[in-house]
Amino acid sequence: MAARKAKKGLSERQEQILQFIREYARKEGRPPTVREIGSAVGISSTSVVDYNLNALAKKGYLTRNPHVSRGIRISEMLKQATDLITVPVLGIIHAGELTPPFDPVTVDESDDWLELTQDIVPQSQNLYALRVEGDSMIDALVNDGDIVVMTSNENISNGDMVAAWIVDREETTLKRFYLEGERVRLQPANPAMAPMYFDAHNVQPQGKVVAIIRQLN
Amino acid sequence: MAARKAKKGLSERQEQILQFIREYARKEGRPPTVREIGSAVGISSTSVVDYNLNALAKKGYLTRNPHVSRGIRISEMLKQATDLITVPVLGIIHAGELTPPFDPVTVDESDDWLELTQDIVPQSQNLYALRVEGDSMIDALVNDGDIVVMTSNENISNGDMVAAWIVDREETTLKRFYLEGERVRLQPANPAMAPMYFDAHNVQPQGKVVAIIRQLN
DNA sequence: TTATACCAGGAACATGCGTTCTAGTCAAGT
DNA sequence: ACTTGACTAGAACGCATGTTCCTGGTATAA
Repeated sequence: MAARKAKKGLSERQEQILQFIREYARKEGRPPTVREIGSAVGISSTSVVDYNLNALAKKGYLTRNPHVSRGIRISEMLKQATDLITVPVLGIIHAGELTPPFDPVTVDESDDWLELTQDIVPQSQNLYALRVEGDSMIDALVNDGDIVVMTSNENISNGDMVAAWIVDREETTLKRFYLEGERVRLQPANPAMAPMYFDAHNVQPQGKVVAIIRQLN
Repeated sequence: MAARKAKKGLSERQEQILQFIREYARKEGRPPTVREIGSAVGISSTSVVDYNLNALAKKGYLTRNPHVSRGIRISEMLKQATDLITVPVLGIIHAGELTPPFDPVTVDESDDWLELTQDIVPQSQNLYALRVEGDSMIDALVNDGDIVVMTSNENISNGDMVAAWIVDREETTLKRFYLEGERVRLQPANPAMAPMYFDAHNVQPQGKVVAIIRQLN
């Protein structure tokens, strides 16, 4: 067993304890008890575990919640707890169809959910996702099978990437949106492609795109 | 207070309990106790909470771990527990340069990390990410600023999207990879574009692309 | 009515579990 | 040699916590 490189002032035992808490919490969905830690790392006495937990707490590796069972919390996980964002996948986005509406009331019933982190989407409210079907959005650098994450009620400003319904063409398109007086300029993401111009009330923005995710395989 | 619409066979109370457990677990990093649940939803008796918890367990909304403090686990969270994946961002990917090497030893020192979920990347080992710089990968439907998540040591098979170094051109490209006898076919993601053929030892796959993430704004 | 689920409350029990107390070992510093 | 600090051990204390028992209410069906 290769000795684990000791991190900043952690004894072998403390290293083990920390590692065990991490694994246990991940696997069981709850922190371990003092005694569970003890038997896992081979300490018969709860006071020794207690001692080491306090040491770890003082060094900032975890937080203890006094007089609370399983009141241990690993510092790294503090962030993670607020990090996860669950987004409903409301349907597909397709050139020939309107995007499904975002309705906060019915969203709960969605049976398709996606978990994202704040590293991917900045906010967490009023998000929903759509799966791209077909090759029709390649000029937006969006492929068949991609997932677009959208936000609904945000007011759209110039330069935002939006999903827009072009009324007279009866099609949905993903473009950057610029309102220029009476007309709207829709700019493809691909810089090699020319912008398109429409009458302002011919363009109905359906939502603002905040992220696009493509999974290979 | 609008009465919450009861889901499949859940009483008002059970709905409340479920909701409370969810919130508590997310905020505190551990499941609540029976008594904490009781006082949160206004039940003075632990047996009533116990009764409802068992009812919820029977309906599959949660799992109980007998004789274990805070031994409640919401079914939806079973997945979440193993869900978070932290990926190092090792540098940029640029047509004119080799991609940074993936070295498991030095990766720990990376100061740029990305947290993803298993909904985005299937596995969790040997992953790293690169930021795309420049417009040179538009034929792979990859834009300036995108993030590509790659896996290193996986053996590459035909049809995989890879980052490949073309030796005589001295450039990196993202394409689907097909080894066809002595030559390699590199197929752009954009179906409108023609494949390219190279001598097999003129193509050095640097890694397999598992996901592409684009953040707008 | 009776029977049967389902739901609720109060109290008590046994164990779980964090904490504390006492005591010991070992290495480094003076 | 003496002290000091870091670490370990065993045992005991007392509240926390899951569980169980007993009781009673309400609705539905026979």
